[in-house]
Amino acid sequence: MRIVKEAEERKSEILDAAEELFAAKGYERTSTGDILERVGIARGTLYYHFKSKEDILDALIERINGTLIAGAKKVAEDQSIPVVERIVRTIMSMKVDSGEDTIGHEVIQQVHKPQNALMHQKMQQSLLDGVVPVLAGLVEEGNAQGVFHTGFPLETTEMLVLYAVTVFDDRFQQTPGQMKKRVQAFIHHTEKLLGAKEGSMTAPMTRIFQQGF
Amino acid sequence: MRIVKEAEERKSEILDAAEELFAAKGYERTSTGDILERVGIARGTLYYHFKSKEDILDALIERINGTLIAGAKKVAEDQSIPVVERIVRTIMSMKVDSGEDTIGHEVIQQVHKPQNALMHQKMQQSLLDGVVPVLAGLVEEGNAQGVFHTGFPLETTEMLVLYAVTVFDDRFQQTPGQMKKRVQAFIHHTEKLLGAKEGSMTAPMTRIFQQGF
DNA sequence: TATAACCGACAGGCTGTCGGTCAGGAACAG
DNA sequence: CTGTTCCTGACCGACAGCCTGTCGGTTATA
Repeated sequence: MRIVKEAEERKSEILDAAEELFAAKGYERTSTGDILERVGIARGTLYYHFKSKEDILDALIERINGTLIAGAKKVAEDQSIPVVERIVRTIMSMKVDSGEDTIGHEVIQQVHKPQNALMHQKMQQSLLDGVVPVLAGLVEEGNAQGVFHTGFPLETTEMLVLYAVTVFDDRFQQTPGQMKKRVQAFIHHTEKLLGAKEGSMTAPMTRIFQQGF
Repeated sequence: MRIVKEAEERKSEILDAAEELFAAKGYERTSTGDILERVGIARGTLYYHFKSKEDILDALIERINGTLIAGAKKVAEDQSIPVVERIVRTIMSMKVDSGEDTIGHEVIQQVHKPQNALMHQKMQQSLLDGVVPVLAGLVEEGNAQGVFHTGFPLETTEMLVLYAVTVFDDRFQQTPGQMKKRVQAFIHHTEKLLGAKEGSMTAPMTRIFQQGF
């Protein structure tokens, strides 16, 4: 039997199914057939709404990251909170790895696995594009307040975020010892690059890492 | 007609073909059929020597990066040259992007293109694993000589190399203005993180970037 | 003559296309 | 207000065409 729905609703259903499947099996191992079956639609319908499998991935990433970044922005702009604390909260708001009912939780878990290179790459790029400007804005505020002293707020943030998302990543397998040293080094480097007082970032950043990066 | 060769020779032929094809069309768009045709062998032969398409990719990356890293190591260990200069030369020795007849030249060009997520990921990881320890060794030498002052040679190097290979990458499209600012920031950050004298890295690093990263 | 290297047909899976179908609202007549 | 017609956005599923990896059988050569 044939069920007709509004385009946006169907699209959303398809994305829901894709999200679950990509989360469970990864992007490459999920076939469009799997998605069809789960949504309960025919091949043609899928390709009526999306032009390719990769198009589904793009839409899904946008849906997930859009929500994520929007939340981060909201946290970041609450000027009643001190800058450093706001940076911590902004980053925490995106800590999808640990929270349970966070948006896209399973997908981002899956992203770390060896397969899914494409998914990983796209999510990382999109996240970087979204997050770096927000955090860089906070760094500039810190500059203005005299908490930080960096001539390159954007580039500094870029460097720190890139390092963090790459190295503190499940794929980067490392012993707890290496991990601890990297965290230590990272905090030290953050202070150096931001021009923050030595030791001033230890406590806040430790909070971030405790929740598991 | 049937031509029999030694396993190593055939393997090498297959890798040659794969290298050319991956360079021209990328990994994902190259089919095993393309490789068969170019080498002039049958399907079964290919799978006699390699267990999967991805296995070919892995072998190819190892062949390319192995040569690259070996060369870099050689440059790095020539103790008659000052440390900073040796760092420059080591990096230059791997500047595959600009040289013409360098090993794996086209492949690495191709790697930057939007497709080929898997290839990009694997090459980057393998390069990082190979290069970082070598450069970190040089940083330690610099530390010992009092040119640098960093408590985390490995982690610092890791951060700098990771940033460089990611941001100064064709895929990261940016205007010449942004690029220039990023280079400027990068040099400044390098000095800060390595604990080098301010301005001391400008000239050497400019040489590196001039040859086009 | 043993076996390493080779062959090619074939199974099974996948993505994307395309001509055709159908539901349900708009428009219009009665 | 009700019945009818028509239009079109949403939907269907068979199918073409590609792909990877397997396997039983074949041949060169040491």
